[in-house]
Amino acid sequence: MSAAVTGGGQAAGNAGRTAARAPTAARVLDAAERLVQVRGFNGFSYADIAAELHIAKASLHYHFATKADLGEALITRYAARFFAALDAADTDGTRAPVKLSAYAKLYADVVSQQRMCLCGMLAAEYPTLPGPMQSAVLEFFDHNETWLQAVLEQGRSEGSLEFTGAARDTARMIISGLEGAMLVTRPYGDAGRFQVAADGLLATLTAPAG
Amino acid sequence: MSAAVTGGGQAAGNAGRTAARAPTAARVLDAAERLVQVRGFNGFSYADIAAELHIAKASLHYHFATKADLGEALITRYAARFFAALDAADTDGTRAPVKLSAYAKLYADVVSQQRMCLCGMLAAEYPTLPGPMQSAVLEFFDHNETWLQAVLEQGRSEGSLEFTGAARDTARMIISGLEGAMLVTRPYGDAGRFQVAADGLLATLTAPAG
DNA sequence: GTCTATAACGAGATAGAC
DNA sequence: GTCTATCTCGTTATAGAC
Repeated sequence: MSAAVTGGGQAAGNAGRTAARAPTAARVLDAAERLVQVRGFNGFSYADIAAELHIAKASLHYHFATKADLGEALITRYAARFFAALDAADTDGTRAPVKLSAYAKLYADVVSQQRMCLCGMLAAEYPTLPGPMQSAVLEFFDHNETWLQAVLEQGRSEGSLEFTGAARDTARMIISGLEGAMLVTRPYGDAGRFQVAADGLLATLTAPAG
Repeated sequence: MSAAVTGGGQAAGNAGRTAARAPTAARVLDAAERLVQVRGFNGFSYADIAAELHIAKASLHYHFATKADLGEALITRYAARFFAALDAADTDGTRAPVKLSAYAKLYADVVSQQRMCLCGMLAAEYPTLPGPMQSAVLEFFDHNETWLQAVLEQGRSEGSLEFTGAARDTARMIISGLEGAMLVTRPYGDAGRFQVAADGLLATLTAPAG
């Protein structure tokens, strides 16, 4: 499932195509996504994308009229890919701790590429973003929270997870913990740092009997 | 102690002075600090500071020749203030959970101003920063880790804290959890969200007997 | 769809007067 | 220390040919 989230021109429907042969709009999104995750929305320009794709800056505006439009499209595609991966992890009969591990793995895959979560990065830049991008970022986190809350309640019911207080609050702690671990560990360029933090976080929720 | 970290022209040695009467360099740092914490290092310009202070852009270059110089000075001052507050919390006889609460309060004060931690913000922008700023950011986190590690070991010794594994790893989890909670909750503009996450995080470390 | 050319603006930075 | 004026470059975006 990690490949689906990692993306980059190898989406499910386009398996086998190289990024160079993908439609231009998709290649623009791939390049822009990486740039935002590495440098931030305010840290890249159309010139960076044009150079990477060997096309003219003006051509980019044909596909995404404004940078705000491009930003919206980035979040939409990223969220769709992310939530598709969550759906895939929601197989009937899967126990909650396994789902949580799958969730953490989505983050770990991003870290392994030396990137930030797209929406974590945009959260840092939040006050500078166009309104539609702001709304889309909040939607992403809200959806994450809803999914995690359901998993936590399942885990509590089946006895596989133990935590104090509301599932919603614990869901928020998990999101914060994973996003924060990405944020703080990326400058060190050491994926192991993230993994220890993520494992430790989930360990505090796992019931003694597993 | 929170006032010492909040800063903004009311440093210990200048109590009573208004920001407007403070030396220009300090006022520049105050304005720039807020701008970085709200908008990011790549999200503000000398023009923003000049407008806020009602001085010419060129005057700023007299105090800080380049934006990179300004950035370095920002981290240096912020770290000094932050670590001074940690020292103040290190009174002999203070129990570890109290120290941890004081630590979390430093973060809560930043959140209450609708800002990000300066170095948390710079961590997001890390790949775009000048080398000296990158080093200073890492130093900030390393110092935090060292302080927390000592507190955690004290807590384990005196029986006031319980956690699994190395104190260093738990220290990293605390930093990640608090930074992540700031990152994710700030877009919601609800300080209560941060507080719940911070309290929940520290609760997982507190020994049943307190 | 992609290009060249250019507009219109803002960025960081410098020169030199006061 | 602060100012005005200016430089150079990068930014988003548009016009119009191909």
